[in-house]
Amino acid sequence: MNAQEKARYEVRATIIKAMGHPTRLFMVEELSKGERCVCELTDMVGADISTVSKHLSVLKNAGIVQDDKRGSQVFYSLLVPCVLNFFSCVESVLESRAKEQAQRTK
Amino acid sequence: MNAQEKARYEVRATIIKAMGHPTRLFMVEELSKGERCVCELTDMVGADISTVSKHLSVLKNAGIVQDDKRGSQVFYSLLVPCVLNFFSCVESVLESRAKEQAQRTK
DNA sequence: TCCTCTATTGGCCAATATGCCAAATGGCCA
DNA sequence: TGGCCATTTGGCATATTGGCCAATAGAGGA
Repeated sequence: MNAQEKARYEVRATIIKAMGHPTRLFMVEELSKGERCVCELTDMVGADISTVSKHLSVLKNAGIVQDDKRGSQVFYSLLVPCVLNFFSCVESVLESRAKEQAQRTK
Repeated sequence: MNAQEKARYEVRATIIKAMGHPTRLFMVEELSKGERCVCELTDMVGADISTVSKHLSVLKNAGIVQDDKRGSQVFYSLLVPCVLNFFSCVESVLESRAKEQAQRTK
């Protein structure tokens, strides 16, 4: 891997890494149902609002969500819905693991 | 999010996180072409073999790849090919970003 | 058996990531 | 303007990751 290739993989890894956190995963799933303001997500997540805000900025910097300031509230929405495909693939991985487990128990 | 839900998202995040590193992303792409031994991947990546081995164990623990010891070598192969879909989605995100950039430059 | 080759594991340090609190920012209304 | 509300940003402590070297383990040949 030369420097150029490495940079290529780094950019891509950053986007995937943005999805690789439980809270952010939850928020993306929630945003798939429609836009939500920071306060709504904060209530659902149950963490400090500053923590939620930072998670959202990670997703925003990755280019996965966008924000829309309306009045004193900020609404976030999903920009690239294909990230939802991650969920089904993750389920496949879990199924595959379960089968492996079953095999070993036999 | 209660404790059970949180655990659910944590398991899933771990799988995605395993994909969220440039070296591991590269290796998964390489493994999509067929099995590779640790030494081959080490040559391609250009890092210490212990580093590569640890990255592979992250992917293995996530359930994304499997290993097969044959003689003195260990061959890794992709267990759940749907992770390759991540790549196309990442490209979508990058395209979406590029459009956004173009908009702003207008 | 001894040596070599491949790979994994342990140890250590530097760099990142997380999460909270506190402070700052921006909007809105009295 | 003053104050409140929603959000972001800064700062800090702690936890996790990533990478190298050294040590260890296992296979196979001399």
